[in-house]
Amino acid sequence: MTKTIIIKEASAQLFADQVLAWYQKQGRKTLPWQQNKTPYRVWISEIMLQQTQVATVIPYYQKFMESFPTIAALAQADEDNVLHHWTGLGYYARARNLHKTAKIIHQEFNDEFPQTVEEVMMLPGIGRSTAGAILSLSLNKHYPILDGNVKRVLARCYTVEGYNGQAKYEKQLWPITEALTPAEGVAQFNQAMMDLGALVCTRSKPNCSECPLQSGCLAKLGDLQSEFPQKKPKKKIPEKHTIMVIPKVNHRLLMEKRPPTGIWGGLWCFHEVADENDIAAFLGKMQLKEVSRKRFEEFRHTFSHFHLDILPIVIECNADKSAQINENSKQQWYDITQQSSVGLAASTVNIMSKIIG
DNA sequence: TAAACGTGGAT
DNA sequence: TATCCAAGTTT
Repeated sequence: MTKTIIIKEASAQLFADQVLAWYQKQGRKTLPWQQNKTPYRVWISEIMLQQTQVATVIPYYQKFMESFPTIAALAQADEDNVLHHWTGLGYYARARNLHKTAKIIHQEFNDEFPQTVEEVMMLPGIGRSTAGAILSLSLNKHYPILDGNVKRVLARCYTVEGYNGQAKYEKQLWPITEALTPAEGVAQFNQAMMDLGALVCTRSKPNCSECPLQSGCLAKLGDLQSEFPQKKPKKKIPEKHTIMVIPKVNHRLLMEKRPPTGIWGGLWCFHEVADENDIAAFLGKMQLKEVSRKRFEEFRHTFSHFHLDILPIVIECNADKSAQINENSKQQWYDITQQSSVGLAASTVNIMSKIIG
């Protein structure tokens, strides 16, 4: 049953005061993207942090900022190099959109990050919550956020029904975060709400005794913490199979750049066939002469929405013939002894380590 | 509106 | 080992 929550100004002020006081004492203030805060630095962190845990992001963030310290540097980088910095992080559309957005800001905004939520939301890869986070955290602009942490805190405080990803769930939560976000101290308030969700109001076993909102939290008052947010109905994900063909000459592997959309978009991967009998035709097209082949053990790579059972087959090829292969923008030899500067999926890195053994 | 889009940590 | 799901956005 969807209900509309009405929040009076006085209770919103109390809520904000409690959260801000807690932030003084317990909030996070030393994360890499909290130092020298600029819209650019916060933007990169917010994109990396989408559906990704803080501990995972930190090393990626450090290296990314070292390589691309400014919007202009990112705008002028090669897409392959941007994706290289995303290797293993997942959701690669984030990196492609990051690059597109840097180019837009470089060309249309003279390297200056736009400062209204409407303009920022028009940029690829930035939705309402990320736009609000960038502008509030870096410039103290008065915009609310609604990320997974904030959703969980609010869903419990106001026993909001629904689950993550459900439209009606967010539709109820946006007005709540709007009403609660104070005009004064927005940056600290928004950071505090994320910290509360991450450190106190955790999805399992929330530490309510440490929570500044415990006296007014409807879930706590009704001992319903485990009932909110509600569980997403589970469905089982399909299983798919693929064979990855890996022509090899000495220390070089033949790879293909994947199309810009779909799984692993823009990354370099091995050629896929559905049937082992299709390998010969592929080698013929590539003008490669097979010397021997080695089948590796099939392994499972699991995505959020399907399992992929991968059978890697390495084809040792004749060195003389392979030297004649035309490399192009879609197919390149990859030297496993050299440091790469292209994007690779985690499973591709995994296969390479098997081959190098 | 719900599915696509990755990966690894937590339980 | 299996399942859930995390600083979401796009289609």
